[in-house]
Amino acid sequence: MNSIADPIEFARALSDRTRQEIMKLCCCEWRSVGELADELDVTQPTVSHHLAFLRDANLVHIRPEGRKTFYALNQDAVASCCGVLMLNYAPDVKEPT
Amino acid sequence: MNSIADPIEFARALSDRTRQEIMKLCCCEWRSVGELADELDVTQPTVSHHLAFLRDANLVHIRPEGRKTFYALNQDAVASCCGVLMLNYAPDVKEPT
DNA sequence: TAAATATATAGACGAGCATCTATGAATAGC
DNA sequence: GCTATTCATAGATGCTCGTCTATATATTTA
Repeated sequence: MNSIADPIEFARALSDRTRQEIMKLCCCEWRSVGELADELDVTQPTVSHHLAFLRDANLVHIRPEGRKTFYALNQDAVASCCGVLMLNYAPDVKEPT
Repeated sequence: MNSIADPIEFARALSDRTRQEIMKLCCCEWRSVGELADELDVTQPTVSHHLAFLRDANLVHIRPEGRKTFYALNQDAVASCCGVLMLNYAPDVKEPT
């Protein structure tokens, strides 16, 4: 169901501070675009731009509701991508980290 | 001993294809700069540039030996950073992934 | 239908970055 | 000591990207 985890696209999604802050804000609850913009000292179009990036990378869930659109982090995708990174770049490390 | 894992610097290090290829090549064995440049269709200065980036991010081990300098991936740092990402962005995911 | 609200999109601008060529610095071998 | 080899650094260039303002699109409400 999920697209195949691409380690480079995943890393690019995480390589910006604003995007990581967005991810943190919508990690465990649904957030509207306006809420995110309010808490993130950037404009609403900037937030929309980053959300589009995260959406293309399959890193957020989307739920339109009336005029608002709610986003929530796709934790499973994050876990999957981290798993790929571990397999690629930490194959000899024994759990736990 | 290790510097604190910064998720943004870690992601930026992984956000370039050439750097990920370098990481893969020196993941499990020591590689000289020249070896990496030969296998990576980029010039030697470009490889040195990326290795400097990875070194600043504490993602590679270094071993000068005569005229050559060997690099090996710091798998522990990768695992540590992935652990931070999992804690931040996949706190509700149950193992195994 | 008109107005207000919420989000997405388009275009512009400046900073950062990946790459190259040229060159400097360090080491090994003759 | 001189030459060849290996790597790092400096500077230039073109492209990508993060952010903004302005505007379009969609939805709710009066």
